[in-house]
Amino acid sequence: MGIIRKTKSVKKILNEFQIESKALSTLDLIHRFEAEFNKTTIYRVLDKLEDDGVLHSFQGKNGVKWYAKCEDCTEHKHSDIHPHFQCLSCGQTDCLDFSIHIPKIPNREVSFSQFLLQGHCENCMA
Amino acid sequence: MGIIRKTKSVKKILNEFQIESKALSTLDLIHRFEAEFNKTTIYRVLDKLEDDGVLHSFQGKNGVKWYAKCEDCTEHKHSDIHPHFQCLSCGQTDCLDFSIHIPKIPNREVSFSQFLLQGHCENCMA
DNA sequence: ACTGTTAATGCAACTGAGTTGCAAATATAA
DNA sequence: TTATATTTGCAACTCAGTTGCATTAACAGT
Repeated sequence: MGIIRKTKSVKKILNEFQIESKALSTLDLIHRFEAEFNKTTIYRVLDKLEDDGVLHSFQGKNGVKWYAKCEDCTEHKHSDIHPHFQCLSCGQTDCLDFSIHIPKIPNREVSFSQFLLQGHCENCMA
Repeated sequence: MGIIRKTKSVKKILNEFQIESKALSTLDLIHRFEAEFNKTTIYRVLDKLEDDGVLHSFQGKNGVKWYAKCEDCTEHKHSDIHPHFQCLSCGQTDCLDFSIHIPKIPNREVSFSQFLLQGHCENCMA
């Protein structure tokens, strides 16, 4: 499918990713727009933006779904991935711009990968 | 906390991990024992076995929680991890016994990491 | 083996994320 | 401006996971 119409919700949601260069969780977005948009709309818009390749998603801590606008997503295929980092103190989550090479695994065919690093960001380091 | 008593449920659940060397999801275990144990019990036993270091957990596809008995878990600390593999056809999920080195990231302190590979296992490869 | 203590269990009710169907609203092409 | 097809809001629903509490069962001490 994909985004067909530039509706208010699409524009506003995309704007959130524009002004912050980090990842945003579904729940965070639902909360930010709870006065303005129904949660169903948020789920649907995020789904479509991902289908369109505008956003990509990944699982954070506790299986929570995060979205980020990532410029170089199409490059990262097969055995190269870009990892994500989630701060365990403040929760800030973002893409890391290096890639990790996955060694060939005998008798397995790897098509996707997810790499989540958890720890403390610059602000939250002791 | 941790396991204090060797109850029927603890023994039976551990046995499942003994006879299969792969990972099992919470839902799979709840289903396997639905006639025998309450789901609350399954959740609690798995929690405790993880606290005890007998099992370790990780997030699979769609944020589903998986558990596996992993012999060498304590070795894998800081910047070395062992990845997990999930087959997108049959769903079989297990630990991979190699480790991936995580490059130092400036201004971030990494304490945990999760690495999930998805693709096709030996049986499901075209 | 028996008993008392305390952890473990089952149950029912609850929470909260995510989904679905449908009627109303709105973006866009003509 | 209008027609039409997409998008939205709403309400109801599903389902994984949690909680409180009364009952059951493991096990240490005798």
